[in-house]
Amino acid sequence: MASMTEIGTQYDPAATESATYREWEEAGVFTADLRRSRRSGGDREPFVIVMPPPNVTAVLHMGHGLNNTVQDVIVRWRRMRGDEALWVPGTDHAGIATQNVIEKQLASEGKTRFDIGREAFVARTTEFVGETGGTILEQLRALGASCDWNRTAYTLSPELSRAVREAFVQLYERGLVYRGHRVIHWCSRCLTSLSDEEAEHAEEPGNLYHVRYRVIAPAGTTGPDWITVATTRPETMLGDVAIAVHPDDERYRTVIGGKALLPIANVEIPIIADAEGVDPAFGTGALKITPAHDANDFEIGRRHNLPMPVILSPEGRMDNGAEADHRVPSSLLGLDRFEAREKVVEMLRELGQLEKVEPHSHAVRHCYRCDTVVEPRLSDQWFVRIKPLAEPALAAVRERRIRLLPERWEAAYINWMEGIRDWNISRQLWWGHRIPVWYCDACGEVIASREDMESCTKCGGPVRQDDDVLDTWFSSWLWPFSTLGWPDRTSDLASFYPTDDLVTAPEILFLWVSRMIMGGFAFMGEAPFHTVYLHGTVRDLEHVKMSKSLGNGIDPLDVIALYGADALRYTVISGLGMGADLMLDPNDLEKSFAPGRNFATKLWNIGRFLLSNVGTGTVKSVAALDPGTLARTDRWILHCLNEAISECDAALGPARPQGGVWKANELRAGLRLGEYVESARRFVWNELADWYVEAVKLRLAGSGEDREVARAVLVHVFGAALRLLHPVVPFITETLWRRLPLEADDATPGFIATAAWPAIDPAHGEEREFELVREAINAIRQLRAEYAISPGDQITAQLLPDAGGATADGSAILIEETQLIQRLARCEMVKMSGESAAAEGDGKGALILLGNGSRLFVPLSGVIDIDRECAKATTELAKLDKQLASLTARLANPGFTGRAPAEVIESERQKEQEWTRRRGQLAEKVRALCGS
RNA sequence: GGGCGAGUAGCUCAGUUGGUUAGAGCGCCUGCCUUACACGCAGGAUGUCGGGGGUUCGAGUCCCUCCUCGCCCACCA
Repeated sequence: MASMTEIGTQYDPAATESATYREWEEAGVFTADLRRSRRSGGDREPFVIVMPPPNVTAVLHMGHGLNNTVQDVIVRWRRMRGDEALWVPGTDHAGIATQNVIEKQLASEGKTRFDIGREAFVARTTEFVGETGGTILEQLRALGASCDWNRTAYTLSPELSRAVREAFVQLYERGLVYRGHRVIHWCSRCLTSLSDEEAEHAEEPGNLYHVRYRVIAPAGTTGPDWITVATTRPETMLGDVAIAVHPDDERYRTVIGGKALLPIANVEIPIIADAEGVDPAFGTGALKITPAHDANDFEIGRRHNLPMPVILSPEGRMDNGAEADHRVPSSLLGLDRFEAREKVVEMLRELGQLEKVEPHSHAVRHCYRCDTVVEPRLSDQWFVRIKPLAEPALAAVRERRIRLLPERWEAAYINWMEGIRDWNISRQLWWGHRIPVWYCDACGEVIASREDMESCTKCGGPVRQDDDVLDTWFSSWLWPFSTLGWPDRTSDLASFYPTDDLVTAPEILFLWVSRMIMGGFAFMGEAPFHTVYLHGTVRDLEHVKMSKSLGNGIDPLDVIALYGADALRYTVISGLGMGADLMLDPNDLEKSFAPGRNFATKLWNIGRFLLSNVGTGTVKSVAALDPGTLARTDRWILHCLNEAISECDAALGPARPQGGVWKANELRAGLRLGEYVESARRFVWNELADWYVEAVKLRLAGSGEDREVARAVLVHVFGAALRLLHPVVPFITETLWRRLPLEADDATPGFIATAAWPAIDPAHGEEREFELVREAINAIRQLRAEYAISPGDQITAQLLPDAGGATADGSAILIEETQLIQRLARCEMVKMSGESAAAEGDGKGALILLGNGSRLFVPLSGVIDIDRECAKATTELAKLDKQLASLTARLANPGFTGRAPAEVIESERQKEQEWTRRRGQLAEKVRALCGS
């Protein structure tokens, strides 16, 4: 126990945070004990979050800061609520991203990955990851993340690699994974295929080129000599194998069945009719068919059994690939596709076959890792047959076993799930889980295997493993259970699966979250979590997403060094609307993070006050105090605490659905972290510090029983406040907690991180009388400021006797609170007895109506502008009159009373009563001020 | 092209089922170094609640429409 003299005048986060974190870690505060989980016979509900694994090469940025702060707040809250809380940390090997990092290194050495070969490349990457990987996990500690580091996972670890193989082979055995030959998205920079979700759309200006093809009419028919097609990618025409028109299109009826001459390549191609793939209203109504380089054309090509020449190399250069023969002339061979586009257009123009070029804005897909324009390309890939997996995932959201917050994402999820297409999971990369399939060249056997294969199981011949690796998301979709030991039926898996909340950004809803839900059902038969919380994106003041490459980023470690982790966390959480983006100013850290630091300082100073005035001696427990000894301010702050707890609980919401299905009234409740923090902040600052601490000063300076009561209440209330705030500002609350004097019957200090969440004490009900005092003081402060009464001048305020007041004996308040009021407002309140009536005295002063109907009179002869007060009150009264009149009219209208539901009418009547009462008060005020 | 969200004080945002004088933080103005706190205290100013129309006694809130931004989805070449 530190003595009060040891607490510095200034809170220094840099000096305490890392030490505090070490203590937590060493004490095992974050380590979940599976034996305590109810699922394995323990007495606690498990509460589990798996961290969205950052890329193993990542360094902490504000996006991580936001994501992990949100998770930590939730986990710390549940830990204090008595759950067996587990937050599983880890990293993702991040196939393409990490491979790109190493390839860049190689490029700076003038090499490519092919120069050093696969084995050396993988070895080098492994080494790099081993040395620098996981930096981010270390950085998360600075943020205060209360992860169970004993369970740190890595998608490419031996354990998780086993899970990946198991998943692949299981799906293979169930007929849900297959080898497909079709057009996929190809990144010519990364040299790999991509899934639909990895090829991102971007609207871009481009051109629509109208190209004329000479028609070779069927024998004995007449018709147009030319047929014009429109294309945005003219270079692909070299891969054309047909021209398709709609069968009902009158313009082209006669040429169907004929042929056209493909310019440049000089190949004859058929003119075919296809109702499904051709929209007669677009362009010219004639569509060039390039099956190897367009997904739609591929389908048409397949329907019509057309050849599929490949005319682009993997690098995106013009090339005579499979089936291409000599279509690409030597003048174009090897040209980049965009150069080739220019060149082809030029050639067509020279041939006189470029009819026109018109600007055309269209969506172009880009590689999500390197932003290169992706090319549709015919190739052999592994696919997951996804529809059967999507069904339970769709049902789970529809049936409210899984909720998405904010709600609007549910529609997007359902929409995506309904239109889902097979998932391309093979990547032509080297960094990742190699596909566990072996081929026997001798007998053609294909074997998917959990174990490495040496020879063919059928013919005993040599086998070779598939060269490709799996999509990085094929390992991360297993994350909620692979991190818990699956496929082994471990105790961790039994105790902690399914998990609870999944916290991430909407960008990876389809790439990751949706697939995890499918994976959960596919391999565990159960949803992986019941809540998906999608927070916003961190942006700068121009609403541009923060990123290192744009130079508008904020380094969380800088913020932590300057303001402390608590300040960072407070800032991130306090402004956080559900699903809203977080705007921060990278050029003005002070503006963004000072409020968090200031709040920490406020807490610190309350602590300093408490320690120097309460002392470190044990205090009585509030529960053990005789209720009769509590002062009005004590009762008031204890009630405020109840309110604060209730508001925090309501904002944080239910932790889990009862019975596995979200009830309608709880479906959208909770996880409003911004509201939770605001409630706690208001309590500490505006109620505890601004009023209670002020009120308690003189009592603490005194002696005797009342001092003991004040000590007990202050310690109790501040301790509860620290606990309420701990999830957001864990470091400073822990630091203050351990210095707090103990309450008598709570002799087990321990960490605040594992202290019990405050509970409402119904013994402390509403305290209206102190509210009255606050109102009176506020009114006097306003007068003082408004009339520029100097602090030295005393104001005499008089509470008028008032039969209608809710306080039976108004004078009692004044006697008790006089000193407080003197401190706060520097005025004197004089008890008025019934016989005196100052308002009717010289009549010069302010009459203030208090909430309970009492009246406060402040004589201010010669100072107060009675006319102005009178005008204000009169206006107010007129407005209320008008409103009251319309309400009364409404209640008298049979058209309303006859139709409206009974409870509506009842509430309107109550409103009328309330307003009538208020009108009476106002009228009295007007009489007093205006003198009529 | 389809869908969704947002537009409230200079900035970032709250505003529950329509109803007293539309709120908070930061910023701004005024006065205070009141022995927990100037990273503070007290007080204050600032809003045609995106535009227009409608329902209603009454609309920031409900309906229609338009405008502006943002996001998601999409095989019109």
